[in-house]
Amino acid sequence: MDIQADLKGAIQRAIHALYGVSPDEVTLQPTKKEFEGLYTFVTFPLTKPLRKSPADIGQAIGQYLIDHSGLVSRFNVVQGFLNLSLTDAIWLGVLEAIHTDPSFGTLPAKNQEHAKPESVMVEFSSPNTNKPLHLGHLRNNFLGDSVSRILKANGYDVVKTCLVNDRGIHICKSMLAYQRFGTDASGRGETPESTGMKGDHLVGKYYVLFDKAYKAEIAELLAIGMAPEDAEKKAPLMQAVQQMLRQWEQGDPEIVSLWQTMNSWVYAGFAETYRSIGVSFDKTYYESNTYLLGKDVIEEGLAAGVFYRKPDNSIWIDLTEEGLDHKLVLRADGTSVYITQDLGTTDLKVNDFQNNRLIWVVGNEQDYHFAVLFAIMRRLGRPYANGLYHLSYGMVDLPSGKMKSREGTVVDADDLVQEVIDAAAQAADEAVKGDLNDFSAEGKADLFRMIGLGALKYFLLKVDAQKRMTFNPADSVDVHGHTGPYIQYTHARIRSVLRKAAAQQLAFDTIGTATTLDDIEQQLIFLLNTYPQRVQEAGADLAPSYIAQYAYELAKTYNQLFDRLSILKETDADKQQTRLVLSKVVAETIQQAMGLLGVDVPEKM
RNA sequence: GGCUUUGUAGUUCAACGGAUAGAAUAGACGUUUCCUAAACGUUAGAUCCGGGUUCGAUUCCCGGCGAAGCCA
Repeated sequence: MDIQADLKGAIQRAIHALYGVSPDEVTLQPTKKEFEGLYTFVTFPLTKPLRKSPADIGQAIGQYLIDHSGLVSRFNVVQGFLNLSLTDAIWLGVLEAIHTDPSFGTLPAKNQEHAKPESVMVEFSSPNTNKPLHLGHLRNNFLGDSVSRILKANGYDVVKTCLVNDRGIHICKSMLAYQRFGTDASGRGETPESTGMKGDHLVGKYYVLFDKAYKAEIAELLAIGMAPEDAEKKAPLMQAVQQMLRQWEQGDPEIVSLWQTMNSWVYAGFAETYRSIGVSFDKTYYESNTYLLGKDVIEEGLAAGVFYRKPDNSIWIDLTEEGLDHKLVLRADGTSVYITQDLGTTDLKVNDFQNNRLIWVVGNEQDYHFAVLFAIMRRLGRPYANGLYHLSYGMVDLPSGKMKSREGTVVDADDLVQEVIDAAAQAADEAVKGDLNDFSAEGKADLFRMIGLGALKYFLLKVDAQKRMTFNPADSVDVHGHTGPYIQYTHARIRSVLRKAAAQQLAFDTIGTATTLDDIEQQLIFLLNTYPQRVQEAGADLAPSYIAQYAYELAKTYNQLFDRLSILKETDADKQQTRLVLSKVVAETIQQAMGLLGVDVPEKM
């Protein structure tokens, strides 16, 4: 049952009955807290056509709804705002409907009849195999993972993919540094086993070593008076690493073998990180397999007149009509640029999975790149061209400013995860009544992991993805206020009540029949009722932050109820039964909403 | 230089064109014979500047100023 739609219909009928006109659409908004009522209908827009004052219109509609709709119990009018309260019977009906609907919050599968696309690919993470994941990757991973879950709840088939950047000059840098500094004369070198380091961290160490040594070389060249630009190019290490890249491309067995070895270390490290943050992929693509793709697309575009050739033989596209620029798509020497690969890779992905919608979760520094990519796909007439979407997100700053890998101000993902878990354990220690005595050591570890990760994920997801955000480590491990642990705690509290109710043989399979509802209970049911809508909006806008905000609102409202009304000590059996059902539904909805963020909720904490 | 994004309490974030701009945190003050106080309540505090569009603008448009990114 859809209360909001029913109410809209009733308002429409009221306006028709009273004034003989039928507005195309009436919109309802939630009533502001300071006023009584749960739904507000704004009458300002009607004043002009009806030539009546907004307050009069509100008064008339309100009265009509009371007399005829059977939905409205009370109303009040403030200027052009008609605030409506619905009857307890309606809310009890809503609660009953939610309670008995096993698929509440999950929308039916998108099928062929739907105009909307039904199958989505979400590509995210995009790690480089020369260094471990960092804070920026975490925002990316959590966004991608959450958006996938939200789309699934919206009834889409979702394929999660990851394109690994496993080749190129930067990969060679760590390889070269390893050859130089990490191996002895016989070629025997450090390994994750010999050092006890995680593979990605070990490789990352050499990437940093390269940069150091390279900087030193440049400094020497500058000292003998070379121009900075020349120095960067002429430094022996740069020469060597470029030579190595050529060898890799020619398939030099020694280089390829080193590349495979080091990458395998990195993948083992990544696997561990992904497992620890609860992120997985259905399919992983490797750039080493795809970087040569796309040249056939260039040929196709040339033949179709989409691209043009310059005198120097380079190939371009004119996108000035789209408000973009002239863009190079193939170099004069016939080698690819970044966009060339992406053209080919996009075709490949569609060919593999037949998705009619593709989403890339990539930082907003690539906004231009994707605008160009999509424009080209449209020009080429790809049938899926209108289903391409760049989920662009802002950089994560530290309170001290921008993260810079060269200056060592990056926040390592593994370190951070460990830190938030430790902080969760610390917070549990400090909690006044947290009774964790019946937890095993292993159970505690699980719990702290759940809470720490919950804090981190929630912290990164509650902010609008589009926006640049500041990551304050101290805030991120906070368990008070607008945080993941606050919501987790609320869930654990409710579960505790339900356990005790069950232990006392209290029945809460059905709601009490002759119940009157407190305001706060009405509010809670109202909130619960909006959950499917929230999921839908979050799916349409690809915005996990909507879900995060919702979960907080729900938890906060429940905590208020919890503080104001008793449950286990309630003497009216009907009321108690209703409150227990309400509690159960709230717990389940919190669990679902947090699940969409990839956050687990504990039964106890 | 061109294009894009962004500017809200001390701080971190909210607000389909709607009411007295909401939260959280930090500050001040309270609430536990009672279901988990990791909770709840009270209090103080903000829309970068200037125009425009209209019943109404944090939101939309134009012009500045500040921050960031991309393209040469």
